[in-house]
Amino acid sequence: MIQLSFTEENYLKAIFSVKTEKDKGASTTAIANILDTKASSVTDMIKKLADKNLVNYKKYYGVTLTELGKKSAIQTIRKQRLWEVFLVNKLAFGWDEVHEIAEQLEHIQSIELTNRLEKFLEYPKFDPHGDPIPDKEGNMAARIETKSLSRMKPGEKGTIVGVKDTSTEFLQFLKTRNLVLGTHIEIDEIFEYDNSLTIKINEATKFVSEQVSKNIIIKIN
Amino acid sequence: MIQLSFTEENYLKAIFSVKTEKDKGASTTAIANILDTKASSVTDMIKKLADKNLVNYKKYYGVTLTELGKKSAIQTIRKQRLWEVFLVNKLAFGWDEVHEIAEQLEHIQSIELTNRLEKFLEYPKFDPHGDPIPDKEGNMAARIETKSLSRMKPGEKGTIVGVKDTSTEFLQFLKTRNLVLGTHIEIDEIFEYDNSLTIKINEATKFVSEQVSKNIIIKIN
DNA sequence: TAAAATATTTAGATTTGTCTAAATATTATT
DNA sequence: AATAATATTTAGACAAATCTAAATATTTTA
Repeated sequence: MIQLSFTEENYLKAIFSVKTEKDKGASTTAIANILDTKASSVTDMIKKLADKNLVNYKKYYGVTLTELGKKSAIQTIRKQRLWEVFLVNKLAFGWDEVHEIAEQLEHIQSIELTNRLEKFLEYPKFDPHGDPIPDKEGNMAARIETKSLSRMKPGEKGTIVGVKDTSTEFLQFLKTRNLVLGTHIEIDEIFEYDNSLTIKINEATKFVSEQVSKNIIIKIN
Repeated sequence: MIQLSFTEENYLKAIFSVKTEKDKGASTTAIANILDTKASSVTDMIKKLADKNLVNYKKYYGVTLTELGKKSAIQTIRKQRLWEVFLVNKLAFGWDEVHEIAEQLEHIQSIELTNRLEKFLEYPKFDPHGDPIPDKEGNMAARIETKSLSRMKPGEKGTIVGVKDTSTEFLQFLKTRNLVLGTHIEIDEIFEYDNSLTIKINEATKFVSEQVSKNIIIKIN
């Protein structure tokens, strides 16, 4: 594998994560938003990545990853998620606190380190946010059989395994409401008026707005 | 504490590690050698560090760390050594393999991370090379009572606890000769002609040249 | 489909950290 | 103490990654 800079790795990861309608490339603005930079800077960098055969770029029509670029992006994601597991399981950070630190750790260059870390953590399949961890070869386990909390029906039971919004604000909000990873829940009642709902956790009943329930991912039991 | 760049942190660490005769500043060439760069580049960077109050700089007469610069250097060293313990004790790397990786990990910015790592490792006092690990406040335990192997007398006993030359080549050489950290030894014979010596490890006798014995640190039993 | 709105790219500048080559200062030598 | 050898600094240039402002292309809207 080629040596990439910190910045190049971040660009590839960002392009990978931009969801586009099929066959459309990621737009420079979308990438700029993720990386908190300007579209003009993105254009510059994309040209460099195209020269290195990491992306396919057609002026004005967005950018897609080549096989090589995809491999690299997935390796970065693998490192990020393994470090998140380490931070939460071994150093007892909250799942809402690890993002920033993992974003730095994911750029440490040593495949050996990544593989040993994976072994030390006993080959975890999912990170603390419920996202799957790619293996050495880049194969990502299918995401756990899940639906968003907002799509469940009264009486259904499940476990919180992830979130869609990974902002610190949202994760911290969930923590204060005790809606943490691994919590077992049962849908109690749905209020059609605003799509809010109540859920049962152990014996307690909690109220959840639609905005929140849309962003919580549940594994069905 | 101020936000320093990767490079700035490395300069401070390098200046800290340059041993000078008392009251002399570190020379630009000495720093350039450590960082594998040119003296002219060092001059440039030193000016920036001086502007930020991290070093005292007098043209042509070398550079010393200010209190602030020293604090920062020690924090970097703390991180480096804690990560080395992690790599060796938890991920089962050899003590000769960890330098390069720790040099990257030491620049991860999060005091919380460092403190939790220290706790996870159960507050180690020394790293795998025998160097002391500074605590949160920067207090570095006195180095273990040691001498270099080359200064010992026949009959004296001790344990290998560190090295002076930390190059990968040297560390790997030691490993092939089974002179690893924690090995108990006893001085057998000294050959005055070239200052080489033989040592006993368990029942076996090993020959060691002066160049090697000078770079091995022994804790006296 | 032409005008307006939006998105993208280009041109030129900036910052960080580096380099080479030349100029200058310090230290060593005789 | 003058000269030679060595160390240090300056000047000017370069690469990476970014930015602003202007130019150009695409998409939307009427």
